[in-house]
Amino acid sequence: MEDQGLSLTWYDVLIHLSEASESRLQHQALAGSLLLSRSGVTRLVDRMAKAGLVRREASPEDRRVSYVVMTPQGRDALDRASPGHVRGIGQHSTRYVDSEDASALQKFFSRVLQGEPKKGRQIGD
Amino acid sequence: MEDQGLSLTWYDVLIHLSEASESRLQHQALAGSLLLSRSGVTRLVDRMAKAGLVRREASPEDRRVSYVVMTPQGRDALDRASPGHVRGIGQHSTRYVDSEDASALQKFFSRVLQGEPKKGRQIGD
DNA sequence: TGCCATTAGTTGTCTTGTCAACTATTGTTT
DNA sequence: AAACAATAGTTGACAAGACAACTAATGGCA
Repeated sequence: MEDQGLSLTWYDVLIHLSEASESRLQHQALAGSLLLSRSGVTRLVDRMAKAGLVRREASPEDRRVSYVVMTPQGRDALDRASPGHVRGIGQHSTRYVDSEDASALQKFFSRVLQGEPKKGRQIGD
Repeated sequence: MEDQGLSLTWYDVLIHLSEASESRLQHQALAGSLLLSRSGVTRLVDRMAKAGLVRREASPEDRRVSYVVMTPQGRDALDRASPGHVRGIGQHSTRYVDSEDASALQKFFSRVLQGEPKKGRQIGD
């Protein structure tokens, strides 16, 4: 589960950073993506910065915000962890899913994530 | 979410106790149902006992085991919380689910819970 | 019978997260 | 411009759980 000493949360942070433009994100954005509170992100970034995977960078425009930037070591860690991670997903998660399940789940979760309720009568009504 | 000061976890404990014969369960059984570690259960029961919702009871047959028993106050708390809880589920969870989703999810999760992998080729293969 | 492995529960220590209160900065209104 | 509200992030105090090491009791077996 935790290849190369990278917890799932840390992996998630690095993935989000790698997908962000210039490999950097505001705390706020991270909090949103990771479903964490602002203080949770502060502490998470503290730990990852201490481990050297990430670095804080002040914003020149707004001196309240500080960006989280992936360091080269962070990039390395992500690259090293990815194969094992993907393999893990293949071995464990998909053991219980077939394509039919997958599309049903995908349909369901994307609706939940988008906060887009169904119209009309629902189960609980 | 937390009616009558009853967290979801506490509610869950009370539900399991109410479904158990004689309203009592071993720590071990609770740990299994709640997906908690043994120490987690110890502490959870500590807190609930302190709140008066639950009580420990030594087993006469095996002096290692201690049962967790629902107190009358625990029963009251459960009765008071249930309507709001069920209403909450109706209002929130089902807002995103229709019957088709529900059966797909049910099918999927029951397979996962039973640890019954699919036969043959899977997505990750 | 005596020893050893197993099992139930507890405890110390640590991790990770929350909330509320705080500081610093920025935006808005009059 | 001055005052007030809103926003970004940090911090203190706390909650809840995990893991490993521990105690006590039980069961199996030579």
